[in-house]
Amino acid sequence: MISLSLPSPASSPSSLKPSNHSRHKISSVRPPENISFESLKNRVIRHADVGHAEEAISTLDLMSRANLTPDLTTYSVLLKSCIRTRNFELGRVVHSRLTESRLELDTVVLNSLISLYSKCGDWGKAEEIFSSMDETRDLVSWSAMISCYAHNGLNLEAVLIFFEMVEFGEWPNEFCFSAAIRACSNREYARIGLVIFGFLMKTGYFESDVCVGCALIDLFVKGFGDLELALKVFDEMPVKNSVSWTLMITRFTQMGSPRDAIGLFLDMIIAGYVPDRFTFSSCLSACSELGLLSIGHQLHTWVVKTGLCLDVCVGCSLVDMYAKSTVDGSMDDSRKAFDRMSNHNVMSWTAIITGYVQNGGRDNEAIELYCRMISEGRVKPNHFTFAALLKACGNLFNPRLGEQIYGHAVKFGLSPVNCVGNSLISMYTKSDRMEDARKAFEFLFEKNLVSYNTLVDGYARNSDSDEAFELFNQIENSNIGVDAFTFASLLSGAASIGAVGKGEQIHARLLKAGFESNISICNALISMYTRCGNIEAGFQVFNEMEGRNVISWTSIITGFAKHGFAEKALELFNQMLDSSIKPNEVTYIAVLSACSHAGLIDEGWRHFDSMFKEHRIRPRMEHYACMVDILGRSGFLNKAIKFINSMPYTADALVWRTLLSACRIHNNTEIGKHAAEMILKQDPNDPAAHVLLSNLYASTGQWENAAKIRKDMKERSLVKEAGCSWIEIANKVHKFYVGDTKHPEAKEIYEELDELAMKIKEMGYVPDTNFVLHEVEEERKEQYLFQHSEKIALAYGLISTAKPKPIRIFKNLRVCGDCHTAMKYASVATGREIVVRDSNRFHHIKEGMCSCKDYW
DNA sequence: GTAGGGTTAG
Repeated sequence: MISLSLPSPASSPSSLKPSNHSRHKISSVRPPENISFESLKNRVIRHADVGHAEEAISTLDLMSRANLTPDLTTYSVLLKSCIRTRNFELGRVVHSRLTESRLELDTVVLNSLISLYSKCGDWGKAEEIFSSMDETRDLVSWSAMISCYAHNGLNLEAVLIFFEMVEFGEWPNEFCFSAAIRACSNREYARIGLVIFGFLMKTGYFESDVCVGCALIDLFVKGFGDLELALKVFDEMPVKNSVSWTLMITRFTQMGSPRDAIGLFLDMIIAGYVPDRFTFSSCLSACSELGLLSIGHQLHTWVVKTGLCLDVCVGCSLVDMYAKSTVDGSMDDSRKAFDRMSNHNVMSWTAIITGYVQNGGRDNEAIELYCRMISEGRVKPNHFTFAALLKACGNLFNPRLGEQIYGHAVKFGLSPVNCVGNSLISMYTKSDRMEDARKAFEFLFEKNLVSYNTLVDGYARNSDSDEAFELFNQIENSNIGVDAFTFASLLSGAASIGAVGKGEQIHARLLKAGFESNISICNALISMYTRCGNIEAGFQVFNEMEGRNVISWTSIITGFAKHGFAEKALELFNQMLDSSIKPNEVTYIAVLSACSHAGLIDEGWRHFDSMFKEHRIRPRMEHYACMVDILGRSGFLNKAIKFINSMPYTADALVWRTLLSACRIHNNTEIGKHAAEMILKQDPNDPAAHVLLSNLYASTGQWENAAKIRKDMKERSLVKEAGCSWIEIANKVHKFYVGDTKHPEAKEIYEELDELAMKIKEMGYVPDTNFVLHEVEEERKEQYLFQHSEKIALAYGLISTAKPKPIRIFKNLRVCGDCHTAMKYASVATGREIVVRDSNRFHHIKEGMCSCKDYW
């Protein structure tokens, strides 16, 4: 973890601050007598053209000192150059010099000024100049102003001034049309866009002007989401150029048709148009989207040949493509592409930072790069940068670092930007800091659907379904609207606490809202039903789906694996391969855990070997842990140790914890002790290791050692996650802790429990006091056993539900061995089916048998 | 003097 000393953005080099050109020293050197007005004027222009702002201004001042007063043309040319080179700071200086010069500004200069302020985002200033013009404004002034509004997101203003102009008696030209249509290229104003489209068709501009065609393409894509119509416009455009081709390619990629985008690119090349930096950039994004690194490589070679790889825009796409690729080592290729770029802007920095964050577990490197970016001080971060950084802090479970970074966002004035605030909320929810998340939510400048969804997801993730639903009701009653994300979050919330009733309610509501064919939602439904214990319903959703992706398959395979139907899980895995769906890392975790739950050692090895050989998926720590589990559960503890020592990386706590659990099942204190020591070496405060080790000693009767560990835990003030079980009755979740008497029906519950104890003892049940983890007398031990939370939940289930409904119990930790035995007897004694979901898997207990075959 | 194409939080 990084102990952060973030460079302070305030102490960064002055280039981050707006520099004040009026402070620049005026050269005290007098110009030689013989230098002419023309040569100085040309020098100003030359400096401006190559972006030497300070020199241009110095020369301008030199002219004044030599009594060669610059004329309006000098200013005008300089201004245009500033706009062309996007040197807005210099443009502002030129404007102030113009004002000081008391020259009378003509329409051309004023139009340039409107354009200058439009482009640097100062639309108020542009508006001011436009208003001051009155009779002198011409068609260019109007179109500059329309486009200024459109460019700055003031769509309504753009539309209004367009019609105002028409009313004023001006006939719009192609510039006005394309700007006005651009202002309508969104869901809100799309219909007005159609009106303008109708007007446009009375002119000849659609046929003659490429820009107008491009604006129309975007009207249909962004305004109506209709790629087909956009393509029709494109096809009917009599004049095309590289920009219009590139626009179409880009929109296809963005609208989720990267394959068509690549096809269009080939058409473009065949038609003889020359691709430029934007074209390559877009095609590289399409490859990234498709996961087609082979074409990406070819494009990479091409841009290297043309020299375009040095361009920031192309470089960004290369960085992004390699970062998003799942091919081994491609993140390093991404970094190489970044390092090779000749200069960087916010986008390239953000692309590489985002790459490290999204490409699994390199969040620290993302933070380090940000530090470098800030200390170099040439480029200012933007809201995208902060969104990525806050996500990194969330992944690192380091909200304190996130707060420091958020402090930077505040200093850069980016804290009111929606996605920065939303990222902050998300970061807090990942570290279970729901109160801080709520505060950040309330503090938001503007709450949008993402803000709500993030918080809903946070509550759901933290098993607070009441808050999640409360918020959901708020969303439903507002005009924010719900989307697939909202439903998916709620479903995963219901899944995590096993609230199938709530899950069914959401299912009904999403059907009503028309989300039933959304693939992500269906995947969430599969996962909700299977995690809530209803594997049949999950399988039904899976079977009824139209298009299934790798997540759908993985969800159902995981479902069957967790329910102990290993054969079915593996059968589905084979079906998945047959339907040419490529498995991913998660799929293999499901497959290997299926083998583990069913004790299929050979099959496990076979899949473990084939994941890299056949699918180029390098086993992660989790996969090694699955193999350790397979070996350990089957009692091959020495083989498991050997396997751990042969791993290509140092085993982490997860692997050792897996081995430790196996040692507990097979009562092997020697290896267990070693495993626990290895865990504590890496994480001395790991409460789970302490507990497991103490349990191990307790279960083999080494009470002294067990007590020592407990004492050590107390001294370190480690808190073990309290064991608890819950059950959903009539859409309400009832939660029980050990010996819990807080429930309003506690009396009835304990009476039922006593009766059940008697019944099953008569049937031959013998309490297994090895599972009592305190050193007390035998008789007390039995009492303790009957206060376990899962037994209390079972008793409550028995008195509040009737046959033939199965009783579904959920437990946050693994189910206790004695409870497991007791439940098998209870299933016979009561004739009820009992389903228990523990932290690891499902147990379907029926007629005295459990689906786990007592192997878990 | 006015117009078009690339990163996006859950």
